[in-house]
Amino acid sequence: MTARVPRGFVDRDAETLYAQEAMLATIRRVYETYGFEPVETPVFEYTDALGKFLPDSDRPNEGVFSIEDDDEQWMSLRYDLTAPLARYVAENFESLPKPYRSYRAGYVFRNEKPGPGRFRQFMQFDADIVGAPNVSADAEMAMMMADTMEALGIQRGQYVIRVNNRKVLDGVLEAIDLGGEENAGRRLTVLRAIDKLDKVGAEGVWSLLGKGRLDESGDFTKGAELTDAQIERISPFFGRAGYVPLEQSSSAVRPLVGRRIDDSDTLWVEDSRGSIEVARSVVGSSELGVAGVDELDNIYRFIEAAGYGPDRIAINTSVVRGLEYYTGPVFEAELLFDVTNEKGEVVRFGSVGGGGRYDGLVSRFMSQPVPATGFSIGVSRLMTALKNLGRLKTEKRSGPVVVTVMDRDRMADYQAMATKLRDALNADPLLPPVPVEVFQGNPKQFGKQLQYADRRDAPVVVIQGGDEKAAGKVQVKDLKLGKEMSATITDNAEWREARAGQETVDESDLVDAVKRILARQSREG
RNA sequence: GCGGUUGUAGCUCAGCUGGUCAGAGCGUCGGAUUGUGGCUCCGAAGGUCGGUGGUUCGAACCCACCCAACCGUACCA
Repeated sequence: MTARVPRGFVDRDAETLYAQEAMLATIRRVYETYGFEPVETPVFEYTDALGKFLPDSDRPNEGVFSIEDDDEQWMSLRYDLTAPLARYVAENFESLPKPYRSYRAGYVFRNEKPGPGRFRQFMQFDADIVGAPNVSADAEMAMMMADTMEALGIQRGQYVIRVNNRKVLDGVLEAIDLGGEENAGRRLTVLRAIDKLDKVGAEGVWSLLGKGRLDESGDFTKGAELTDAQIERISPFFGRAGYVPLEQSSSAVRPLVGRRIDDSDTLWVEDSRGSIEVARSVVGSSELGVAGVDELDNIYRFIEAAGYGPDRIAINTSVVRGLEYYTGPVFEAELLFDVTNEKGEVVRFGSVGGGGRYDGLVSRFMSQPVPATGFSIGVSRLMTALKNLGRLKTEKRSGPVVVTVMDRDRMADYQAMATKLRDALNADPLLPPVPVEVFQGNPKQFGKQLQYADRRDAPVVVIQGGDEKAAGKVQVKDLKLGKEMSATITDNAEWREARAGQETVDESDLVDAVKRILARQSREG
């Protein structure tokens, strides 16, 4: 039997967890400055609460992990944090303040094929406002998302929050005779095609909207079968309509970073105003579309007034989002930098979070309409990106002070020393912990104990054998200093003789001696 | 689901036209060193060559099927 982690799942080591903890704290801090409070819901929900958003309710295991309870009810692991929040709000509607601002972080699960940077268990960090019908709430979400990116160390220009509106898309689709329930499937195909813009380019999207597309591997993807005229009508959504060449940018005062969006060498920047104008002309007389454009216009005014320019938040009509339940504004956080990973491959991270307005989700459980908007950050994915960007705050943790064991029958003494050190070194609960431990392996070979301490990156070891005990002394050994000294010693006998970094002190001076060494090391960094 | 690539020791990999081809480095463990880390040196353990059939005097190598992983693509609420 081989030990192996299930496909699509990962083990996370100490370093990763420390880094994740730091990230979560940073995000939490931003959310709380906006007035959001935490809430936690379980990882399981009744499958019907995740409900009609399953692709096929006859196959409850498709896409989600599901089990049948002994009362024959199906339960599923949540696949996002939005549907569970909707259930929670509906269940506690009377007692919650409205609008209800809440945030929560947690693992979500998807039963699908894993890929590079894609797992079947991953963490999301969501924030939502329930009971706020106006798009000013959506604008606030976008601004908070931008703030979060920067709090995490992603500089302006390295990310953008793109905002669109489902009503605009739906309005245009209505205008080209794709409205109504009977065309829901085709509308979804169209949305997904546009969603692939960054992957397949404008040409590819055109193919996907028409007959279909043959990719490099020879696989054929069936298209939406739109006529050329229909495609022509919606083409502004996946062209360069949302962009303006860098040199023509009106916001020259801002440090905008231009990007290539097609085969030419032209660098383009986000153009919110242009996007809105194009959207207005494309939706024509569609009532829904016009309403959507007006909403985008309002959002634009809010973010501009608050000082969030197109280098942070941009209106861009190519943002779609795959989720079906969005009813209004949708947003997406995209990282704009390429990075080279451990394998030397250039990786484009793209989207690290997204969200939007889902006015129908809570009201599924209620007799009254409940507007809601929110967004989600893909923590695991973002962490990988930050790591490659070199922005991951890896908190340096001290290794343990190791009390070594010379005489097996004096374990009690060693434990007492460790306790004394532990208490003395950790008196201030606000400082990071200084671990102290007694060596718990086989103490027979003393060399192994030091080797262990070395591998744990121990700053100091404490040594007290029979000789020291008789004299009322104890040895403290600075491993870091010893390591530096080892560089100039090549002979092992000499190295052992040198007792590098070691000093003998009175038993009563033990705590102070260890403190001195730790202080010296932290000074020298 | 579709297409491609790859499966040899814990890890990374070498292994020629099918004929000493069961190998290296790293890691692990032991020793040189029973009270001192690093360096160095010596030694050991560890593999049904992904699996099952087949071709052959002979298969890690050729063929078929299966399995798995990886890459791309599709799906991704």
